[in-house]
Amino acid sequence: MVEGAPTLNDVAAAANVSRQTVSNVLNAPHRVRPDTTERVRAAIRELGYQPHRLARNLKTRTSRMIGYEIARTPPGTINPVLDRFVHALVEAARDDGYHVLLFTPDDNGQAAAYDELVGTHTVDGFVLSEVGYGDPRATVLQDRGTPFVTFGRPELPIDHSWVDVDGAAGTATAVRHLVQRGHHRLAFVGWPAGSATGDRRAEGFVEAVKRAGRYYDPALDVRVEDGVDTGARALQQLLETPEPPTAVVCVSDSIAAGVVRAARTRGLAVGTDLAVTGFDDTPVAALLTPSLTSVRQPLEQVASRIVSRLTALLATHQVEPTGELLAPELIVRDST
Amino acid sequence: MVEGAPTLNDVAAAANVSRQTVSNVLNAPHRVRPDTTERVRAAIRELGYQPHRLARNLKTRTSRMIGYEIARTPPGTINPVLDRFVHALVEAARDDGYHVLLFTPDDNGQAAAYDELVGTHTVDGFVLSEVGYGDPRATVLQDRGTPFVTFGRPELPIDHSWVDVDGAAGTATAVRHLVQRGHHRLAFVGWPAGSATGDRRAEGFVEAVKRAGRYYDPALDVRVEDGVDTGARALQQLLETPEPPTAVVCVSDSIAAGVVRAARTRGLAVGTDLAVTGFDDTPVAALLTPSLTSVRQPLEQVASRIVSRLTALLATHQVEPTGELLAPELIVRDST
DNA sequence: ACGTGCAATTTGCACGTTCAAATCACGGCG
DNA sequence: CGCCGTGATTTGAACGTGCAAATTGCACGT
Repeated sequence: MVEGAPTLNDVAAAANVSRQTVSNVLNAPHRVRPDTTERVRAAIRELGYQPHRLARNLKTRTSRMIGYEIARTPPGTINPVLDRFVHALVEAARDDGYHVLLFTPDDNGQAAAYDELVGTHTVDGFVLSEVGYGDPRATVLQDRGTPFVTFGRPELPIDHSWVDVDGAAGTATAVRHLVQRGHHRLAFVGWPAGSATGDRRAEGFVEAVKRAGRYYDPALDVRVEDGVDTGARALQQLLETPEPPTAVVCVSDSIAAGVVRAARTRGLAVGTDLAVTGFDDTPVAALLTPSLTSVRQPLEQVASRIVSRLTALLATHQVEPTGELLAPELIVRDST
Repeated sequence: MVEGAPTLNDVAAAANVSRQTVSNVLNAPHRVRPDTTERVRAAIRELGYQPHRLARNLKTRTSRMIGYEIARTPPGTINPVLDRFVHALVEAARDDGYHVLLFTPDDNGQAAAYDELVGTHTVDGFVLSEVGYGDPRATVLQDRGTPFVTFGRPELPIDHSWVDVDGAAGTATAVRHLVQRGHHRLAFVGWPAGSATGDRRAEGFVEAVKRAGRYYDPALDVRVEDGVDTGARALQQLLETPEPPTAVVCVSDSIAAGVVRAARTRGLAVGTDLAVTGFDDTPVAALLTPSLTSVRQPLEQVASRIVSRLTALLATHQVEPTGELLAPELIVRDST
């Protein structure tokens, strides 16, 4: 009996073969004769052998880890993706033989954290989420030649691999849904111009309204910072217009929650007097009263696509600098 | 110029010392003369050297990684800790020189995932959260001799290191707050008996009501599964009692959201006619109308304490099988 | 009988680091 | 003057694995 965990050598001795044969059974089974394979497998089972990940990775010069920066959610807002996306990411990574390593920037700055992780060979690549226009992280990683895939399209010219959800299609679906329900005057409450995600969602709204043959009234297009209170104030502003809207498409669930609150304060019945849609289908959407119709991003699919892109990138080191756009889905609830 | 990342040998050559001296500069500076230290440091800066984590870990037989299982949040409920706790965990771990590795159980079962991670030396230990009575994970890890610390006390006799938040104190604080506001008939909506967390929160309620000199009426103590709809039904039930309550303490924010919804459906003004408190201070609490008074767990502190316990455990391999209890805080909002 | 070719298996070495032990430099002291 | 001790530094080996090259076994054709 040996001390500690069994090693390749222990298995080799038990199966009466050489160390390398055991290695081949695990990594290149076609090179080994079936009967020896079986003998080795038995020894592995017998001893409960598990390969030493660090030793393997040291030799192959990969860590089979993917880094993901977990951002601090500002109080008063909801991180729309953290829970579902991270979970999906971990699952997708596992299926491809990778693990997910979480990190937060330390005092040395954000770029330093990325540099260190890849410099120490702690991770092979990164997944970036919530990438905005000209995200500094993307440019830094690009310069360093570090493999990464983003959730979100940062800017043109697009020169790296990305996966994104078609935000414009999301708001457009909401608009079509509301038009179908008979609404004529549709309002939009979005974020201030300048955020990639927000701008695209706004764009989708405007386009869809025009395409549906409804009049796009700039007075019904309000932009505020994310949050419940700002959403509430936005609705007040909308209701003061000469011809108030009967439906409000919101860029986020937080803002939608504010709109709903303000509507009820004014005595409007949300769902009948005023229709409201949110975005991201966060856990709150189902908890609000009335429950909130919201655009749901296919985060599981996003994660899965991102991981396959990243693993392909890591395997070939050949960047295919393209992206793909996935369609979101409207979850209809009581608020419309 | 050498190909690839600089190694210890490259630095040694540049500084005109041996490989081991460079290693000592990094790991045992007291052994090296100040002037050589400086020379080596300069070389390190010059070359941009970063130690190869895998090589180091292979030799020291540690991975400096902590495993954390990320659970799937059932739809319709909110994971109260995921966002804040995970973030806090990552930060606390980083400060102690550890990284956090996320994982989910695969098809081979939950225990297999833990076994594999530790068997392959991928992680040094685990942090378990949301541990219930006789949590199978805890017993398995205990048997295997794997270092771990739990968020939550699993059962008596307590034979491992744990950190928990005093749930009873949380509900008790809520009760005192409501009593102080002049309420006499307090109700509780909890989870069905059998969950460690739920039972303790219930206990805190009962104790505090009695201690405040109020009558504890079992008819006002309702137990339902977590969720908005179940919460709503619970309030209906409470309002049908001969003497309905004027305040409801809820075991979770989801249930509180349901109670609030049902109250408003009945035409009760939450905050004046009926006071409601939630638990966990999830993001929803602030978004609900009215905003929800809720018990907030000091997750940052919990994470920090857990990590110091785990790192101590990893360093000494000497278990001090005790735990510590942290006090939650009541965040008062409009619902009371 | 003897090389030839091919598949199966083994041996040597390296990945980059740390630990343990050995060596070196140098000043104090009998 | 030579010996010893101490602090600083170097050397050799090892952690467990995978790659590349070397070796063995074996059927086959001449």
